[in-house]
Amino acid sequence: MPYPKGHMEKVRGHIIESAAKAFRTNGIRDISVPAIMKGAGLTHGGFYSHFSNKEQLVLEACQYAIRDTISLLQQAADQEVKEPKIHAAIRYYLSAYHRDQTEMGCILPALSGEISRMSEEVRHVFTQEVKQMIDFFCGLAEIDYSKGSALLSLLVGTVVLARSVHDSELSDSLLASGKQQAYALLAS
Amino acid sequence: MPYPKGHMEKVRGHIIESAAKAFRTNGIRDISVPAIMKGAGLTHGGFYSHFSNKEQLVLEACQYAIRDTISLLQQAADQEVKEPKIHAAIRYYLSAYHRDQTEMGCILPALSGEISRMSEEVRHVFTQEVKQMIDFFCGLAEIDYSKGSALLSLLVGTVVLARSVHDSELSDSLLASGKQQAYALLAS
DNA sequence: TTTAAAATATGATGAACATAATATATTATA
DNA sequence: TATAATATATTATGTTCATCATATTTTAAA
Repeated sequence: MPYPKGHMEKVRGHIIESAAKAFRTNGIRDISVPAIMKGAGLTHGGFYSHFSNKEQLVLEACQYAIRDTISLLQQAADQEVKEPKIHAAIRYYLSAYHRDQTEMGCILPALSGEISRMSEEVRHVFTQEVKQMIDFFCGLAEIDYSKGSALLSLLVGTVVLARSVHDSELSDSLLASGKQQAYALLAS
Repeated sequence: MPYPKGHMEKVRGHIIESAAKAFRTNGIRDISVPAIMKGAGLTHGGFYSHFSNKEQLVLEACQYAIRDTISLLQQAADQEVKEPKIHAAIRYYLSAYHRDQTEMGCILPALSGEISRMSEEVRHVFTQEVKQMIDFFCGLAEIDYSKGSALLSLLVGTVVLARSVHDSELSDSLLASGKQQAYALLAS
């Protein structure tokens, strides 16, 4: 039958990738379905044969992006040989690179604010993702849930503020202070 | 002449108050100028005799809201008699009340994400406000700038995450863990 | 090479919005 | 009380958007 089988799955994946980038770069409300489809090399009309609405795309894009982030953090950790692996993950999360490459970064600093105001369903999925991140840090650092949560809060807050200020010196110093305190948290 | 003098100033203030609430509750993009004007008891047409555009209102509303937040934190600190004053400020910032009453709360957790994507001018004003907050915490806790920044990052990140999850137990525990680590940061 | 299922593109609809232009209402003073 | 300056309300404009209905293209198999 028509079109190579699995074709639509592939295109669906491209739409999700395009959306995951676009949402992180522009926020959810500030990027249109047509723009996301264009980013996937398509026109907007076909969108609703892939997704029931924009909200469903938000759900899937968030899930995709979190998996990606955790995998990047794991990779950073795996490459570390001298220091504790958690230090490498923290260094990555609080790097100028991660601050500046919002489109490929963690969704928590990028989208939490907007997610707070979305439907229960979206917030439920998002909750699972926050838990995954806490679990990841707890496992990597061998710390309890309470410390893992506080570490995540510190990392997210640091990136949120570092991205929002228009003063590169202050922004860099926020990252540096965050890192120092994250290390201190682990040592305590 | 017409209208009591100072009348327009008063109305202007009402618009700013309405906007400061509405932006924190709904985000900037998700609240319309007509809705803000309605919140001030006016219709939308007159808006542009008070402000040049929506962005200017954002600027003024943010400045208003930050002043308000710092004053509330100062009040909380002033009322503390037993523990260090900074503890009272942290308790307030990480209270369930502050998490739940977004409309009257600090703009940093509520608007940082969106501000990151706004004009240089808005981000410049926002930067000053971040600095004010850091200075406030440094002064109150008698800590250096680096610790003050990390404390602010921790507080902001904690509230951001606590607001975004749809799981009251997790949300409460995020606040509790954040508080514990904030205290630890001060003691270190 | 034809065909029909599957996928994508085109075009339409109705709502919401920021902003601007114009009209009306308000009130301190003369 | 009439007036003119000043505030506010009403209406209009052009744009963008989510979503939907319909048309067209693609290609595996007959």
